[in-house]
Amino acid sequence: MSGDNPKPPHSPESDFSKQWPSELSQYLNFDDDQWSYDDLDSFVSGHAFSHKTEAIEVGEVGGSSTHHEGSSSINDGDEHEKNEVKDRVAFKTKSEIEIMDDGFKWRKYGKKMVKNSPNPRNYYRCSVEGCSVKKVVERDKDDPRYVITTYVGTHTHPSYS
DNA sequence: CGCGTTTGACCGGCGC
DNA sequence: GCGCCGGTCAAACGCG
Repeated sequence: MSGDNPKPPHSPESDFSKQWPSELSQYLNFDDDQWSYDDLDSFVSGHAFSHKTEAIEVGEVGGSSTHHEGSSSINDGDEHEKNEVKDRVAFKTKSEIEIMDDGFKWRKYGKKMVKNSPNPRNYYRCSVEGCSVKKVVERDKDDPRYVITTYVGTHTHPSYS
């Protein structure tokens, strides 16, 4: 099949990404019919449930001013650029389950309950050595039937069947 | 037997 | 200075 193209949601390019501010509410709602279900098909392959993924959000690149804007007082001549290069991509998926196989193996490394949400937040990490990609999954507090999956980082290991 | 999963505790940062 | 929040790691257990 076409060459196993797991095609993770984290595209190498963040075209629209650099345009978005660094807020955690930039979930774009695409239409259910305009999304490429081809890729999703691989996801669903093996899972019998109706889930629609239509939301993309990207954070900043190597920026630490994402916490709260406001005082980004840049002291003259004192610019510390941290090149962590962490791509942040958030997907809002309509599904009852939050764990879907996107073609990679994930190992849960923590569960936390955020105060702003009655639902717990799940932290996942790539099981592949050398791959420091992280994934955060949380249920929407406004729409429990929706799940927000945030991918942080980029995979460095070859495609895994 | 291996590892994936689970819960708790711990730490750091920042706010007040 | 202390409190709060979020995030990560560690140990243990269960399951495959």
